[in-house]
Amino acid sequence: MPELPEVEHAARTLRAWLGGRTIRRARAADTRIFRGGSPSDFERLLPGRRLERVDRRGKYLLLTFDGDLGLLSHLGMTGKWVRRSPSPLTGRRPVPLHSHAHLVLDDKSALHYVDPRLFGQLLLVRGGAVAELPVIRALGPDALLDGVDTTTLHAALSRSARPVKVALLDQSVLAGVGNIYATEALFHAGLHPTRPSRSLTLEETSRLAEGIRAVLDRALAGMVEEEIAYLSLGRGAVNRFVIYDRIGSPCPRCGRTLESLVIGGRTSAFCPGCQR
DNA sequence: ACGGATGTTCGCGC
DNA sequence: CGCGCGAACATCCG
Repeated sequence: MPELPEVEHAARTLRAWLGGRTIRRARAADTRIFRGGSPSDFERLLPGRRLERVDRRGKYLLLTFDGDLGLLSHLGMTGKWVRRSPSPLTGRRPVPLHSHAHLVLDDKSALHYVDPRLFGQLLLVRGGAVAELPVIRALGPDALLDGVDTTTLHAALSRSARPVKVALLDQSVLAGVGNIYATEALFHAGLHPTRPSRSLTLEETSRLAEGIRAVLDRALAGMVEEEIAYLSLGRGAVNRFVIYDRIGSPCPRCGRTLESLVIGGRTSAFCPGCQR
């Protein structure tokens, strides 16, 4: 479920793994992940390159290498980047299940793009900034980099009568929010997910903006904490969600049973007492 | 045992 | 043009 916080975390991890490294080898299977490009370009153009920067825009990862080469990476629903280092005993690097492409670096590590459902995307961009691609230009303000501005959000929401939940998932309105954090933010703001987006007052939009900031910040902090807990204690993930994934349980605020609705084809949890 | 739900984006049809 | 729906695919759950 990679939404903004998970993709931001992936960007930071890739920076640490790739920073200052040179790519020795690149391999890719012919899958639909390369839609709009080809796996042979991936294998041919990446070796010898050094990473210049990793950026994130909404849910997209933008990698820039020397020599004017870029790589756009979208994780879809189930994509992730994982690192494999050679075993000190055998010198072999285990290949993770569902790895569809990988880069071997000059420190002998391999970075695998793993994606069981193949909903993600990898696209090489030659001779131009990845950030100038139409899919990136079409994104609205990034919820973390640009912040969530009440006036801007109110203007974007006022352009349509769609349910506010659907509008929040529209990446041209605000980039980075997905089903989980939209659900959480609406609960935080006390707004019913079916409310026509243009019916929100400035005051309600302000609460929503605050809700989005709060749930994204909390998720990001939670991931850092979890990583520390995992590394030092070997502890796994915990459920960080207040509403999402708790349908049928009592609302943590008012105690009423949390309900769900399908809005825009997506399951949406909400509290019938707290969200109006 | 199998139908239904799952995160995201895109394209089609109304 | 805006909106809604289904497709892309694998896995998990009841």
